[in-house]
Amino acid sequence: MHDINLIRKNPNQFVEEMKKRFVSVDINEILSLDEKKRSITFHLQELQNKRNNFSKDIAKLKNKKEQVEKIIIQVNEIKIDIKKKEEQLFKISNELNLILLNLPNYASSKVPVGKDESLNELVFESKEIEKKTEGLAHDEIGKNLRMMDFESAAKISGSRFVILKADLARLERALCNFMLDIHVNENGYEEISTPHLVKDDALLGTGQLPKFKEDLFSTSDNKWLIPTAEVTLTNMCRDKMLLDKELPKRYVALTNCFRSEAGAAGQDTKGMIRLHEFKKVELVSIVTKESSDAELERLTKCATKILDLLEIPYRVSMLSSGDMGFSASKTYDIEVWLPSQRTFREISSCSNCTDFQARRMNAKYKNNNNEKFFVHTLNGSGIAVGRALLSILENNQINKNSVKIPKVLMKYMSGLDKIELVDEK
RNA sequence: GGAGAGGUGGCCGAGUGGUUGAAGGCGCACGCCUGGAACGCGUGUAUGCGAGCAAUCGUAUCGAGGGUUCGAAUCCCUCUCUCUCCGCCA
Repeated sequence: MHDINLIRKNPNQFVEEMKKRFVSVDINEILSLDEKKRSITFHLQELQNKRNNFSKDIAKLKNKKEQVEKIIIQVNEIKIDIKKKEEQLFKISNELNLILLNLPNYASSKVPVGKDESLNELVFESKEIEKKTEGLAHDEIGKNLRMMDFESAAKISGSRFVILKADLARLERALCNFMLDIHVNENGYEEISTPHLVKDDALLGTGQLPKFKEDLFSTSDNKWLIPTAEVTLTNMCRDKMLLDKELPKRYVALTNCFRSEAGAAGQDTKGMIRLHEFKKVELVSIVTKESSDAELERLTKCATKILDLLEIPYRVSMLSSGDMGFSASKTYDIEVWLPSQRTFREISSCSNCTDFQARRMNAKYKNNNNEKFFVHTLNGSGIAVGRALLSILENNQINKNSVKIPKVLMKYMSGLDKIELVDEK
């Protein structure tokens, strides 16, 4: 949500900023709605002031036992006007809000301006681990191991679901525990267990609503399934006044995430890259406005540390202004190497949302001088569990029927060092 | 699901129709006191919006939305959340 005062002060700059996000705005409509809104507000307040003064007069006159009927007739006329103005104000405010709620955050000045991923900027690529250029796809490996069952999942739940079995199910659990342990013990995050169903307001706060409701699943009683724990974690500070010394707040949660993938028909239909439901470990930081730049670097390092420890090749790139998510001002994507596709695929996205979500959520902090500011919010996957699992399968394949378990996960797998096909029956 | 009780400022908590935006307390900030601190004393301390260069003024906000009234934190209705008891249940 943008500050209308800033837009009014410098409308041309606002248009330029939105252009960087490849969004066109009818600035004249915004300014005219704002103008109308303020004018109506002014007149409404004048009328309210009159009414209040009359009411006070009535109280005084009644104390003196004097007649009040004439004044009451006057006030009743004012009340009709007030009602009219209130209705106008309500309508105009809604119109303006709807426009503002649908405009994305400003891109940071450090972000390359570009329409899509072609202008993303590579900022880091890991070199220690060799990138294999051949190998089976993860779903082939999973099927060979007889531990990944898309057919049953499709029968039970439909397309874009998976069932993991035996050591693969266990590997998923190991990854979850490993990541949570690192973030809690080494990276200073507080572990949170959150609901998976949320109300409209929560999604409005983080920016998924009102614009992206087709990407979400909803329930029969007007709730939504979270597409990421960012929603619940960030909304924990909604409508709060925090003290600057309480910040930063750093939260980590493991949740299932639910996405309709409405715009992705036909993409990644094979395997477990793009599912309707997947597990993800999410990192969220609530910080002061001065520290959000540094926090994004920190948060991204917390995420890449997981890949370093798992010994999976990856790269980090800064997204261009057109490729970033709605609420983000600056985003680093982390991508892992997939030998079967001979390409990097996204496994984490770390974003600084500056005060964009905080304005929507009314999340503030104050300092010793009693000055109030909106908090800055950041989020990033630390990391997507399903995609981590499939990248282990592809990068650690020993032969068509066995996969090496990363050293750091062995203690979470009772010391097991590989997963292999066991011939039963 | 049934019965009852509640939701007031950063927090706790008074307040059932007219200078109540809201007593009191805690917390916090500043000052005095002190060698320094604690204690004590004093002062200040909600947010949004609008007008104004500003001091300031106006307006709205006591869970949310409607209603009654000249006037609502206070009365009525709906919704929502919390708590207690009962039922059900992982």
